[in-house]
Amino acid sequence: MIERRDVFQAIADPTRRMIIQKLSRGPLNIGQIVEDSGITRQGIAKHLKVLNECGVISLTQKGREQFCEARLDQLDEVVDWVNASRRLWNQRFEKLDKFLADTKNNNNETTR
Amino acid sequence: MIERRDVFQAIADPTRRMIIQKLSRGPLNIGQIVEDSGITRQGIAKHLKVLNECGVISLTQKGREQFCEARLDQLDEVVDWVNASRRLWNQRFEKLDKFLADTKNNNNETTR
DNA sequence: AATTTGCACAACCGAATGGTTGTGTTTATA
DNA sequence: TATAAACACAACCATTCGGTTGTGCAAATT
Repeated sequence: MIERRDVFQAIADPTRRMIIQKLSRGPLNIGQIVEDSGITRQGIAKHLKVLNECGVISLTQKGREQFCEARLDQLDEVVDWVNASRRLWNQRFEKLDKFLADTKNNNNETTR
Repeated sequence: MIERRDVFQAIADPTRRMIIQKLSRGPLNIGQIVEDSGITRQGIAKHLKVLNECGVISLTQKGREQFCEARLDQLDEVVDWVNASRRLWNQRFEKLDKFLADTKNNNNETTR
């Protein structure tokens, strides 16, 4: 239960995914994100805090307002994890194929 | 808040990611998953329920035991979403590049 | 100077989460 | 047959989550 708040958690919430989608089209200030979101400014601010804490967005003060910018390269962690899992997954089938091939032409220990 | 329990949520929890990792090496029964997990059988069963409900794993009865198998193609949804977001994100820079290029050699409206 | 706007901070709330314990039932195994 | 293992189902618990309301302050706007 220790040290929550990772990228996986960040994109788990649909509202946060919506925010990321909006920001992937370009930087916005909070007001623009709140627009049509159906959520309070404070609610959005909370989500931005989460996203900021795990590096998916960056917040920069600009006069009175605060600009939010996406840092989508942080999502690599997610893609990497999925790909790593799938690599293992596919190896299973390759092994199975190899096994089937080996049993087919019985005693064939060459690499093929 | 309606209809939770999607793939994003499924992989948000570290314990569930651990389960997926284990299963990506091959099907296991619950007992094997519980091993060294530090979590109760019932706890694991709950996680498996979640994973099953969003199609990341499949549960099949085999005699008294229950075998769990990963269905990692379901994770496409996650990768697709990330890629789609990043595509938009990159378009921003392409547009910026184009803008800079266009302003450089002033009135050049050809597609390049 | 008065008002509005944007934000930070905190309290609060209901619902969901992650996990446990407990009870009962079926299915193997000694 | 007695016992143990695997499961289902439910109750329970503390914590977290997503979101709102409220208060106060600093910065623009009028």
